[in-house]
Amino acid sequence: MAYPIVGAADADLCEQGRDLIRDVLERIGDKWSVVVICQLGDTTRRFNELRRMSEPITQRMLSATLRGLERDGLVTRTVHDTKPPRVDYALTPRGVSLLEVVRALAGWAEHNAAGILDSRTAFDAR
Amino acid sequence: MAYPIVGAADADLCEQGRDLIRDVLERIGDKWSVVVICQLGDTTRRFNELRRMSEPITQRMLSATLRGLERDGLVTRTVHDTKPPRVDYALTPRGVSLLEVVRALAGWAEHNAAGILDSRTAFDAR
DNA sequence: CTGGATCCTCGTAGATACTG
DNA sequence: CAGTATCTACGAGGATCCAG
Repeated sequence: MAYPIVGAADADLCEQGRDLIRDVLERIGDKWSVVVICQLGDTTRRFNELRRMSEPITQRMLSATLRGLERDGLVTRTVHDTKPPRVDYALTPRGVSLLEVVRALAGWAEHNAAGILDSRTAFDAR
Repeated sequence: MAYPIVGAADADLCEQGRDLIRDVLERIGDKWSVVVICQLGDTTRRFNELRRMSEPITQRMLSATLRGLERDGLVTRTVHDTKPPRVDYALTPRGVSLLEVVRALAGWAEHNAAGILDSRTAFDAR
């Protein structure tokens, strides 16, 4: 099932959902969550794999980001008792659904990036 | 026209669009932009009107938020030379399109809020 | 390899007071 | 009414070292 995009009737969904929206934005609004979610979009990844793909993220922030995502049930963390140790991360179904919303965001960004940049330069020219 | 939500083919849209997504998130990821955009969703508003509706925002932050949104071509600022002075803010078409994306986000939040809270308490119970 | 612990810096937002 | 100016506090995030 898809999520309502326009929802003409629920103009007050924003009004009611202020805290809700803030929660989501605080979840994905930090510096690295979206990046990590995107990297996990298609497949399972290991820690240092994510680290390289998400450069220039620091170890500390990748660790913290993954822990936060795991806490919210957006990614799974699987420890393999091998030597050397190996930990796999992957998106949960909920994480996948968030990824779709993020893709909608990316689509909007793509459509409007040029226009926004134009507006900025025009605005700054004063 | 709607924006692609799923986009099975463009799995790398996230990969390419990292900076793009970050731009959007920096735009709406701050504490007040989404709130203001929602309040402007249906109609034109004046400064102190927005101020009251967006409590507990401070004058400074409302001013800064509106300036940022205006800079990106998301809201218009109309000064009326009356006495006392009066300034009207309203969404541009681009701002309306962003509002729709924000509503999609709100929808996701609504659908998943309970599950996320459950995950958190379960995670914290360890 | 996969992290945890510590220290430190730098930006952002709040409080407050003032202006056209 | 519609802002600006200044000062301060707080917290996210980077650097670095250490551990299982």
